[in-house]
Amino acid sequence: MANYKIRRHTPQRAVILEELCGTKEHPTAAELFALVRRRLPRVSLGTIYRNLEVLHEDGLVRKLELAGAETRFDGTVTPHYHVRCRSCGCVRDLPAPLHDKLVTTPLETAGFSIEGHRLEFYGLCPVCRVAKGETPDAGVNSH
Amino acid sequence: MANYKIRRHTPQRAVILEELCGTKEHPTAAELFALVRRRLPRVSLGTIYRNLEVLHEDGLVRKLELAGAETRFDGTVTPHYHVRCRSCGCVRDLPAPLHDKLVTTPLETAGFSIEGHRLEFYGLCPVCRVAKGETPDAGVNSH
DNA sequence: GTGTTTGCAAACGTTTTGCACAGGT
DNA sequence: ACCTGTGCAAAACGTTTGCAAACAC
Repeated sequence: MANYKIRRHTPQRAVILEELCGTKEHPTAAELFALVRRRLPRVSLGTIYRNLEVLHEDGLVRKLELAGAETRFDGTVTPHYHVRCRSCGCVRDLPAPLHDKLVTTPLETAGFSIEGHRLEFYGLCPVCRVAKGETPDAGVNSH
Repeated sequence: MANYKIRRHTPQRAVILEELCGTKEHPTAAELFALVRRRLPRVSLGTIYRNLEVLHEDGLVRKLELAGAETRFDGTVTPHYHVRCRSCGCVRDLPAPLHDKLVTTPLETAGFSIEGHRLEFYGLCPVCRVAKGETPDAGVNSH
């Protein structure tokens, strides 16, 4: 609402979005920097950050501010949750259906108006499970 | 399991824990530093960080790594969720009951073993609601 | 031509670390 | 006496910003 901003078309911005949409890895700004640099060797890290911010403002990119880690970025903006591996730090999409508002809105709000929530899961990714000798079974609450 | 560590009793550690348990404000390390300094003027910020880490390891302190903000600390270790104000950044406890495992464990886990989740709410705190002219009504999803 | 965007480098805020010394046990 | 914990300062880390030049429109 009431926020039209002129955006110029720059190769930097285009390549950043292309690279982000071309991976499922939820890269950090630094990882994206490395990817983009292969195609635009003179790009700077500041440009990556500035464009990610712009793309996020325009709703083309999702920002994943996960607990206790660098911000990661997601080219898929449709709502879904994430799992993070506590061992290697990788982040994956969860294909499971979202929990609806009834479930994720607290009954008591301490006087706040609740606008939304962030839900994030953590555990061990398939690779780290094997590395730690866990049986790759059903995968839910195996401890 | 197999992790006994000798902890010495120091006034710094004691005061840090006392101050943290004596407030409901979920202070940052810097805020705690200011509080502790009033009683121990020569304490250093590094000591605050080191002790918060130790206290967290020992299960006496909870670390709140909220999305896109500095880490805050909570002297209450019993499980509960938090709300953060998107305007002033303050953090409050939610007295509402926790959602149980059924609700917060995804059906599909992408091969991960899920060990837990983090759920955090955001919105406007009572003070900021008034400042923005919101009617202080029931308080749920008022937009 | 105008105003956005870039590359570069410096600054920033939070957290961690190296080190010699103090102090708990 | 041992070795953890402290204060101090510097470094590390991810991110933001100031600036002049480059470029899109």
